Amino acid sequence: MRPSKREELIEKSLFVFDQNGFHATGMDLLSAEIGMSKTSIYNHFRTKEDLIVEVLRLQDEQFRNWLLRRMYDLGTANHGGPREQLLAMFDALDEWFNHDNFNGCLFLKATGEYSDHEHPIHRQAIEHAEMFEIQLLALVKKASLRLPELVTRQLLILKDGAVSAAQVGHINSAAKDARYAAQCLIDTHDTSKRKPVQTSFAF
Amino acid sequence: MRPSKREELIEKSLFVFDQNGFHATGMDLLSAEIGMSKTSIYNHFRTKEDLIVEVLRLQDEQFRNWLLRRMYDLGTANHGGPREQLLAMFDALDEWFNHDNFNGCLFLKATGEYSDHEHPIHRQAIEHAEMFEIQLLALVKKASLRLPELVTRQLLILKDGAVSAAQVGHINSAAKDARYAAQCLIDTHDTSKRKPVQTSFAF
DNA sequence: AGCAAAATGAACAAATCGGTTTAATAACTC
DNA sequence: GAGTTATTAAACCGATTTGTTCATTTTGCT
Repeated sequence: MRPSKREELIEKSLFVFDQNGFHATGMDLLSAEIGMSKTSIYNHFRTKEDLIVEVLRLQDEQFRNWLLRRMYDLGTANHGGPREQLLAMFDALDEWFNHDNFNGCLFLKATGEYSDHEHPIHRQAIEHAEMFEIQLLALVKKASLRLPELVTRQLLILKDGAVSAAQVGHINSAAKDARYAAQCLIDTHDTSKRKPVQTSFAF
Repeated sequence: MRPSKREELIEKSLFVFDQNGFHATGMDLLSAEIGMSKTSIYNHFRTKEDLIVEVLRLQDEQFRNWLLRRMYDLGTANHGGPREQLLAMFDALDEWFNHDNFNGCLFLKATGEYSDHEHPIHRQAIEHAEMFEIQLLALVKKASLRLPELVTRQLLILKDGAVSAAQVGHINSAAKDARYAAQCLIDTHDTSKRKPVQTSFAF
């Protein structure tokens, strides 16, 4: 059929939900905001929750595509390798944080508003986190770091923490602060360098 | 007057809002959940938002008190100093994460649901973050670390990131992962140790 | 016991919620 | 250009939203 209208609906809904929150955004407001009749919306989606799930699916795809692409572009600029790409994640985040429409992580907000772990919206958010972890782990392994799973989870913590800090704390050195921390972690686990800080752990 | 009833109302509301979210919790449900008539609730608070602000104020006080106290108790157990107290933050977080009622950070959820930066609820969440940063900075300074402001912000990022990871990612090594990362950061900024960061290739 | 304050349940109001219906219009296909 | 399909605005539905009113009961104080 014609995917453009439906895709446009999801895309615009993504923006409104991101700015206003899920429960706080009524379907009448949404309809007015995205310039599409409520009848049409409900012609494309059975329920509001179905729409939200699709919104999260789109955001999952868009966000991972954007971030990984940006990591690659920024990281390989000066003949950088996997290590530079990992660090470039925080440069990309910095761009995001300083964007006008930055309003925190949509997935985190989704789990906050739909706290039931079995709720489709909640599960969609978890799925996003899992898929990004897989992709990040692949890059960490390319960087030849010790304990790649641990480092991956730590980098994810730094990323999520930076997002939270940027959302709640007006001041924004969050991305840079996280970058320094990541540098420290990566150096510590670099196999081409000496210095394992302390006794290893089994993971 | 008699503070116990009002305090009890705030305390129970805190639990319900934490589990259900703010917009998703109607006043009728709240009334039923905390076992107090709606009339009485509105006798104590003019609006729902006023109640939420007070809930966040209580959570601010309770959370900071609990975390700092727990950091002190756990950190000074084996004759530990400020450094051990800082690391103990993540042990305390681990306890929190594994608690039955853990449902993420209430302040983050508040900023997510009330995204207007000037909204009293949003401001209350920001205020909490600022106050905890001040207290953590004091402890970091006692630990005699280089660049104490930076390290403080980085520890906060690790904390918030661990909370996010524990909320969205079911699996919970978040607190431990963040602890190792913090250890790495603290060691790197320890004035009593040599700096192992850059090209220290000494075998 | 007696009095005043506090708490209650239930009904009520006005607005909004998610979602449906309908009749008319716009747009694409053959 | 005819016919199908998609889209529209607006009215409508019952349930729920925040918040109020009021008459009754419970409570705390002396």
